[in-house]
Amino acid sequence: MSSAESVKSVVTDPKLVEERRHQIISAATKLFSEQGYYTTTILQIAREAKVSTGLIYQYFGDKDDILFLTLKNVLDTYEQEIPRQIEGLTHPVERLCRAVWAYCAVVDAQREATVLAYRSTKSLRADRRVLIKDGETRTNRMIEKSIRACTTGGFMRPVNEYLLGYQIVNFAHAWALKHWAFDDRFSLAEYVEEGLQLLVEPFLTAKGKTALAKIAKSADAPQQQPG
Amino acid sequence: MSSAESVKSVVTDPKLVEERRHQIISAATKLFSEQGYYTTTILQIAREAKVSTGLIYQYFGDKDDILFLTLKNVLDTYEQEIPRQIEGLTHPVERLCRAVWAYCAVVDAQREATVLAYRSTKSLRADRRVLIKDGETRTNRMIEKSIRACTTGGFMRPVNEYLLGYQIVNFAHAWALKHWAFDDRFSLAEYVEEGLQLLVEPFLTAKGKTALAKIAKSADAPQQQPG
Amino acid sequence: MSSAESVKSVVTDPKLVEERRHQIISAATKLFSEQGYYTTTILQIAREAKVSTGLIYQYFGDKDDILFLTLKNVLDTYEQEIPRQIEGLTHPVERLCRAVWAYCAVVDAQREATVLAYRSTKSLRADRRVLIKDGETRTNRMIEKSIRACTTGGFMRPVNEYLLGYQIVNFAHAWALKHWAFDDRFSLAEYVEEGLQLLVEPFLTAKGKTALAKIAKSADAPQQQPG
Amino acid sequence: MSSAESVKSVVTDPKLVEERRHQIISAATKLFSEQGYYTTTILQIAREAKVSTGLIYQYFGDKDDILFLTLKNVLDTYEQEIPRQIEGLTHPVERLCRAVWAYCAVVDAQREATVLAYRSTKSLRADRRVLIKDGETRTNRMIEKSIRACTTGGFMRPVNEYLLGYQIVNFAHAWALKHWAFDDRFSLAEYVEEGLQLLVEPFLTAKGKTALAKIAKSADAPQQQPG
DNA sequence: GATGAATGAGCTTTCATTCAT
DNA sequence: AATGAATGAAAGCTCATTCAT
Repeated sequence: MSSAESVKSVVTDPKLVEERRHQIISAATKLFSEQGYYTTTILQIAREAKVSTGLIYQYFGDKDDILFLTLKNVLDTYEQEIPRQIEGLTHPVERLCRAVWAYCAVVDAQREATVLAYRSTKSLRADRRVLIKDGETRTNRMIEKSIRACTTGGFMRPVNEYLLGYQIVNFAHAWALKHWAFDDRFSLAEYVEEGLQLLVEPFLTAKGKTALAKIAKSADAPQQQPG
Repeated sequence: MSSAESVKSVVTDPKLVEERRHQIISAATKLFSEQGYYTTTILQIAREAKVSTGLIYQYFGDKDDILFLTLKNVLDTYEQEIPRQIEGLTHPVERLCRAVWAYCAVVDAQREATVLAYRSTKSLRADRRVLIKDGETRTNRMIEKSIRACTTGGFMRPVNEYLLGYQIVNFAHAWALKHWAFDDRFSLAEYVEEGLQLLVEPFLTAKGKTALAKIAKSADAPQQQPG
Repeated sequence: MSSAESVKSVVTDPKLVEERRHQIISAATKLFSEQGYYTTTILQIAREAKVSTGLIYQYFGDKDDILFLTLKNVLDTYEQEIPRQIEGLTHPVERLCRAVWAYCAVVDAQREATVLAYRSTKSLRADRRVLIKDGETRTNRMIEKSIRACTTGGFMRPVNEYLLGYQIVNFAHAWALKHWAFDDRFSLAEYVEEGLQLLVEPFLTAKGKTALAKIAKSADAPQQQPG
Repeated sequence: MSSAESVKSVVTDPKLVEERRHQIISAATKLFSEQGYYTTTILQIAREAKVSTGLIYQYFGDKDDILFLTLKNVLDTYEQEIPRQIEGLTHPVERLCRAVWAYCAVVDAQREATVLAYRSTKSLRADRRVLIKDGETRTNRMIEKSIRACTTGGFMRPVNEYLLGYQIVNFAHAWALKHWAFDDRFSLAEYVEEGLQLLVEPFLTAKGKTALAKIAKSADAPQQQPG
């Protein structure tokens, strides 16, 4: 989103740059996810995106740039989708639960890409790595804030919000990272449900539990994100 | 250990094979951890291990073999060290807490290698990947069993042992994976302590809590593993 | 000039062809001189000339064409400027000295381009190379003729006019080629003066020396060419 | 010779390095001379040297390294061969004439390579270019010193030794650079003879001329260098 | 058993040239 | 006439692997 400009393009028309980059990044995301960064060649990306190799270098400076924007794209989805899902909700407990739901759903929607982010962030140039980590940190802060709203509101007993936030994030990521183990044990809905039992419910106060019960009755699953 | 034989060596003397492989894997672990699998060359490994490139091919079939035994080595350490640390302990709660401790300590001792395992398991040939995942599964079972011992013993209320086990494992791994974020917030001891607060304590029954209190008073940190 | 037609243009209007080619060749001369032929890209030339890459191919068939007209342009300057400078002068010794002056001055005015001609003539297609060498030969004949006029007039003792001509030309070229060595030893005027001492004066007869002395008294430096 | 060590080699055995580099540089000299630096590919050099492309990179860091050692080799021949030819001679005039002879003979023996040096020195990295120019400067000093010995000994009238030295060097180089023009007019011997008439004889004193006459009677041409 | 020189397939990247607009 | 996005052949270089010593 913001730092896509750090990648130089020979082509100037922003509309075209947007379109072509999207096309190339889609191909790259698929191939990087399947085969990894180093085993994917530029030629493969070009073929998958149905363009020439030369064209790729009109929109990206080098292979590192492609990885960067690919990962950026994944993380940006987190950063946009989760707020979008809790937007409009007012009750802190509902917001937290929905955030967990949203996070897991986004991970589910781009499971392979999430694994890619874990595997390949270190392959980035150091300065880029920092930008990716910043994105991750911001998403974490979001979850952390949702937790704090619960404790502040008296719906949750005092906890280490920072660390609980991380545990929730890890829980969501695990849906992608350990999918080989989870796939035949849980549906996504079951997974989230069980997760809330482990990571939210135990910390709720009586007041919090009442709230939770009420929420559970009304709306269940959140909207799936389109992409 | 067990499946080291799946890697063919032209040298027959088992003693020598053991020794040379150890030498080479140490070098590989260091370099793979620092730079990643694909960016590390056989020549670099040879230099680091102070042997010739040719020698490496006397003890490993190809580069994939080196990665495999490197990762195997990391996971074997988990599988050996954690049981070693809870060996002799009898109380289920103590065994669980100590297992968490042990896991985090082992991760701490080979932080870079743990990150490596996350990054590079997918770079392995499919058949090898399965073996690595088996190792992980066994370690998970161990934690799971420790939890079940607590619930069975009435020290813990019923929980999804499988998933809580995974959360604990993820928590330990996170010490390596998110060390860039945790390093200036927690010491290892604080991290483990907070982790127990989030992942064990909330599920303890009154009886379990009493047990925990007693344990805390006596021994604190477990033995560090040597290497 | 004459053989510019050997370069095909898709644009027909001769006025426009002349103008555009001039624009492009100016840019090419600068870049080729600075960086060499092969390291200069069409895109760089286009940017420097403030046109598109496509436009270049409307006025030149290929990159070789650009180099050809660039070099042709440099040599044409020699062929035009030197006659212009001795035009109107009648005394053979004066004409010769002024020709030396003129040659060195032209080289000085396009020092980088002269070096380019030395470096890059061989990069031309064989048929073009011949045309360039023809231009050089004609310029040499000019100097040679000036010398012969001196010997015929009894101002110079018999010499190998052909070879002395070449020495004079080389002397002029050296001002460009060895500028890194000469720059902090001679001004252009000093260089020419010393050159005349080595390459003209020794061959003058008594009559020739008298003439030279007279010339030296009157006009000193010749007119600088404009460009 | 001296600065060959500035080129890094993966292979350590100095004997082998010497041999292989010789083999590769011979091939490169031929191809660079014929086709120029940029149009010669590593694959062509490898084929010509009957080695693999990979091997070349065991003995040279990059293509620039090959050019550097190729040019260095040419200039080193100048620096070694000329002193070798005047070694043992005592009379200043004889030494100078023989030096001119030697220079022209060396140029003749590696005519194409001399042209290459003119064309391609600028293609070198800046730091390397300096080293090449240093070599040229040293050779020039040698000629200059030979001239000075003549003036000091009263065999030559005072001249600008520096510039005359350069003229002599240019004269020798011209045998390569303008060979297309000279080839059907002069043999090497005639060329040198005429050169001495233009660049040495005119500056000799009466005493110098006597000396020259005596020399001319005895030995004529110098020994050809073997290579 | 150990060495390290040699190989060559395969990668990323560049850039002259074309052509639809 | 002019543009500049698109092409793809070709280049330099790397590195896993082999094998003669």
